Amino acid sequence: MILKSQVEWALHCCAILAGLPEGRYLSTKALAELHGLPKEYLSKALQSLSQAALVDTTLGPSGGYRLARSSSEINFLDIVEAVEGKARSFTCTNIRENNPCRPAGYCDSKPCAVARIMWEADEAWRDTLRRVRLSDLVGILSEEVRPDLWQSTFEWVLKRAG
Amino acid sequence: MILKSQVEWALHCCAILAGLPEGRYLSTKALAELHGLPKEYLSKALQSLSQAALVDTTLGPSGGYRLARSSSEINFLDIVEAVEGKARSFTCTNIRENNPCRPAGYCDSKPCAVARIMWEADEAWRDTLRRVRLSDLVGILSEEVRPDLWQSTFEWVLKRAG
DNA sequence: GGAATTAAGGATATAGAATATCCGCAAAAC
DNA sequence: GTTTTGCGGATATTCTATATCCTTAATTCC
Repeated sequence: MILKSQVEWALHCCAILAGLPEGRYLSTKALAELHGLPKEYLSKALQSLSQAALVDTTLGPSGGYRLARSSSEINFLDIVEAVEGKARSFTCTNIRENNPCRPAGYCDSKPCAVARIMWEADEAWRDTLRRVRLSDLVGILSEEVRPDLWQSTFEWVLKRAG
Repeated sequence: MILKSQVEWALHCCAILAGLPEGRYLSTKALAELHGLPKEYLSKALQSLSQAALVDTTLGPSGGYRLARSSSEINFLDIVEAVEGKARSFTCTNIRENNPCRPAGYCDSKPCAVARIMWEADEAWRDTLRRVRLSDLVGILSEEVRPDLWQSTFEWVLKRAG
């Protein structure tokens, strides 16, 4: 059970977009260079963010991506689900129905108990991600990343933002 | 991010083994028939449980599997990790190191903040699973499964348990 | 208007993991 | 000694993640 690497990419890209000044865009090319990622493939992850309406896009030179709403109104689950999908990590195939002792026409009143427990854990995972806002990440980074790197990165981005 | 179907199989098999009388064993063949699963492949899942020391095995006719400890001393995480592995669902590839603005020899004091948050969610998932004991599942099933099916299944198992 | 740049989406290729089967071995039961 | 069992290795198949390429339409700038 491993998340796609695109999830990591999307989270880092959103953290960068969160630092963009109002109304400016950053291109796939710039985001790929900044993170050392394959441009074409990263583009797919960004398209997922776009389809989930987490980012706005614009075409042409000086085009690219920006957040569709403020970084305090976007949480980790939004981003993770945009890339990874909303399907639960545990899928119940109802193997209890294969029990040879089952009377014909036996009808279960509830979903399988095993599945319900696994889904509960899945919800706990989602709850944790839902509670962390993108702005929280930016806050942590701004404290932890050494000021010189923080600032030079910001300048690097601004130079390329349309 | 999808768990292997073997996780579902292992959980259901453990629930059955939990109902086995002291000192008796149930074979892969019986467990596969009961759940309508491919015997050879289910065997791999049971081997994982055995390697994790969750079950004891014995060879020969009347051989098979039984729980290595009581069902109240085995939790869901034990079983899930035995089959799925203990690796975290989010793997950090440290793409922050690819930042072209990084001074040579820059050294991070902590793991990436993105990873730490993702790992926190992973821990919440594991915590939930850790809190559910196998005996809890058996308790739920004994209340929910219709008594006639519950009993006939129990008899079916006993007839095949060595 | 024309050239360059961009996101979007479709088609395709590659790598690796999940799923599944088969075989030979050693231990235990009878 | 025969049968049954778990175990491990080898192999095949299917599916997903990863990755690249190409076309199209929108936008910017000259």
